[in-house]
Amino acid sequence: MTSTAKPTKDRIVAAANKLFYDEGIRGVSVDAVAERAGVTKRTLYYHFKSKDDLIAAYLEGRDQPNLVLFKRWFDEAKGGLPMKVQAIFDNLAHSARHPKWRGCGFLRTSAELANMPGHPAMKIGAAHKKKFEAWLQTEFDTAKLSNAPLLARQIALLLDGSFATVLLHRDAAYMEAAGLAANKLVSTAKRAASKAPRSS
Amino acid sequence: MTSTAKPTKDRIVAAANKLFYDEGIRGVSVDAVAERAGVTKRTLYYHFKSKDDLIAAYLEGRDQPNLVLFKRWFDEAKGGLPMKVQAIFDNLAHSARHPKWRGCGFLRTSAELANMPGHPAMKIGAAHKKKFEAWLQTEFDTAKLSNAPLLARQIALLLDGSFATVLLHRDAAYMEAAGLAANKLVSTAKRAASKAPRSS
DNA sequence: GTCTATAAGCCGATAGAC
DNA sequence: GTCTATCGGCTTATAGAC
Repeated sequence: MTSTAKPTKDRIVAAANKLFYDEGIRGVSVDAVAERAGVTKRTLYYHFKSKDDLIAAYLEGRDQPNLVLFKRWFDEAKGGLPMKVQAIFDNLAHSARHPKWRGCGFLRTSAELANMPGHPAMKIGAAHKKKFEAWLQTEFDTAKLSNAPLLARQIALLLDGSFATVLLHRDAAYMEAAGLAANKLVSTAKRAASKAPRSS
Repeated sequence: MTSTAKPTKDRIVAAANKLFYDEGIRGVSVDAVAERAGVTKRTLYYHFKSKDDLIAAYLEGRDQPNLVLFKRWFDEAKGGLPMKVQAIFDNLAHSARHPKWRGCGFLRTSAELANMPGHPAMKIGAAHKKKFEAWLQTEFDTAKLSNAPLLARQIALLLDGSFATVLLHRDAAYMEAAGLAANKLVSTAKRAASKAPRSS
């Protein structure tokens, strides 16, 4: 309980992450995950009570790494707020040009499981996207922009549109077009009225 | 050859459309499609050489109806160009609130088949989205907006982001937020310089 | 063109030994 | 906690009759 981590379970999740992301949830059998993890199916089912449980663990494992990456791209970008937002899209475009890129694991899973709205994986995916939106909102609030919640939502929509569109067309240029739109929306956002305005 | 249409093949495509859209490609067996169409599997394989062939026919059947619907929403909307573009999103939000709505069949199929970039269905999906983008571009050209190709692309990104995001959150309000962003992008687009300017 | 029947294999999940 | 072995069912696709 209090001691070292369990490598077996982690190895199973790592194998699931690789295969589910590469080939899709329903395109990968539990046998394949077990084989790649170097365990038997019986061992896999000792750690996870069902494939659905494994799918949830797969997405759970992608939550923080993805968010951290977006924040890092934002933080390390030069320029003002619009350029920092745009930098997320430009960095993502770079990633998307890698041949093994397969879009957003959360969105693809939600597309596959669209007929199961209550699936645990759907909740994890929705929570992940909400965290991203909430983080953007705090950045916009800090910059004293009015309508920060709406603006954060619109940037998130552009980002998810990029994921979906680039996956279909296999053309990362769409991501840069989305980045320009995001830059423009942030640039033209008004500053919030201060609490004690000096003049009307 | 020259006479009446074949109802059997159409019935199979209609059954595939219903089931693939509702439950996803890989979640539906060829047996299920045949049963719903009221034919045996052997008959289905007479008309389609493989399941992949049937998937392609499914998307082919959704191409024109979807485009016609978007154009109709645009044409029938009141107000200027920004409002007409926004109307597409608002009408889509209304559709998305129907319990049987499952997002965009093209995007969901591309998410499922992300590991098969050369699949016929991917090409049909990409062509469909290109047609939408091209249509928007002609509308923006007609309105003498500069940068019509980029603007059309950004509106398309917002639309596909809406599809993906609303499917995940099951909250159609995201579509209206995207519509507002689209309205703003179109509203603030500059008019193109005329070919023979009177003055510099 | 549509039928009955079935091939050949993969699916998620489990039983029981150690 | 990990193994071997397997269940019962479902998968795409095909053979051959009519």
